[in-house]
Amino acid sequence: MKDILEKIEYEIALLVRLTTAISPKLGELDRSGYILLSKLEESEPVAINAIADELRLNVSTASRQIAALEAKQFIRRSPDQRNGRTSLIEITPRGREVFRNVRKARIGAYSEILGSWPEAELSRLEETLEKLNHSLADWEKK
Amino acid sequence: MKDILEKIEYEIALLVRLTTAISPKLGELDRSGYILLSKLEESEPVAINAIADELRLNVSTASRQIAALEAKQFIRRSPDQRNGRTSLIEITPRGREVFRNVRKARIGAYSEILGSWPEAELSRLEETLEKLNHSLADWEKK
DNA sequence: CATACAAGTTGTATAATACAAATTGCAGTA
DNA sequence: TACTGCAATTTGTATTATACAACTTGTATG
Repeated sequence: MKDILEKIEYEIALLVRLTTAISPKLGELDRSGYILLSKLEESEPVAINAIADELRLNVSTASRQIAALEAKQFIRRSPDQRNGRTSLIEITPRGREVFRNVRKARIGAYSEILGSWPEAELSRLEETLEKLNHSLADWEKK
Repeated sequence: MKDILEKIEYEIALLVRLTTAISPKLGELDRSGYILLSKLEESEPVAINAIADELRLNVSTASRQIAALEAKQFIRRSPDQRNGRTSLIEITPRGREVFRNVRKARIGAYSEILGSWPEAELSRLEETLEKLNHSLADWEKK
């Protein structure tokens, strides 16, 4: 059991390294912007606060990343009526377009990487990763 | 099928983010040094070259990381008889000790994170991650 | 309304990384 | 054997991702 965890721990560290090695090829978006947009793409306008929380980012980091995306006009802010300190962040059509293009490219890469996997294995991978992320997210909230 | 890949792609991006958020807690070793030592811990003395290759690091990056580990005396170099340009990198006893302590802490974290998983699921996770890493490593060699 | 708390921004620092140029050694060929 | 090109590494420089601490401004409550 200890051995399994040891192996998992190692494989995760390695996975992070290997995926980092391939992800620079993101084109107009950098890695941090990409994950942010992928959250924003599916959500209602939200406060920076909430974004930082979901991605376990320090608020200052989230603030800068959002500012960078705003400068490129991939997101925009609108004032939050209920709270003068907050603005609500929302992806722009341009942001959505760029995001989708990058995603398409990334999916293309993964379809090569995983090309030889039978579909059942892919499903397993998907489920397992999702579950792992949930466990990670829960833990960090502690 | 496209949908599965899309999901996988997203989950991997998220996984990278979430694990990055927890990994600063590495103590005496930083993230990059940790993965390097984990390779060296199990290998014969190797050239920087080979390390960079295995981890898909730019050689210059590997060179710096090795230099940092050397400064802390976690690795040492010995000349390669067959090649004057190369030295062979090897983990030191001190390096091994520090590595194992950090690893123990990390395994501890993962045992909390994955505490609720039945053992069968853990095995699945391990296998799946290993396979994914192999596919990634193969692809990048292209 | 005064004080404490919340949300966000900005100053500063660090880690991880890549690319390009420079150095030094090796190996094959004219 | 001297020359030329390739291999292995290091160092200069730049960029991205990130955190922590200090500051500003708004909100809410005793």
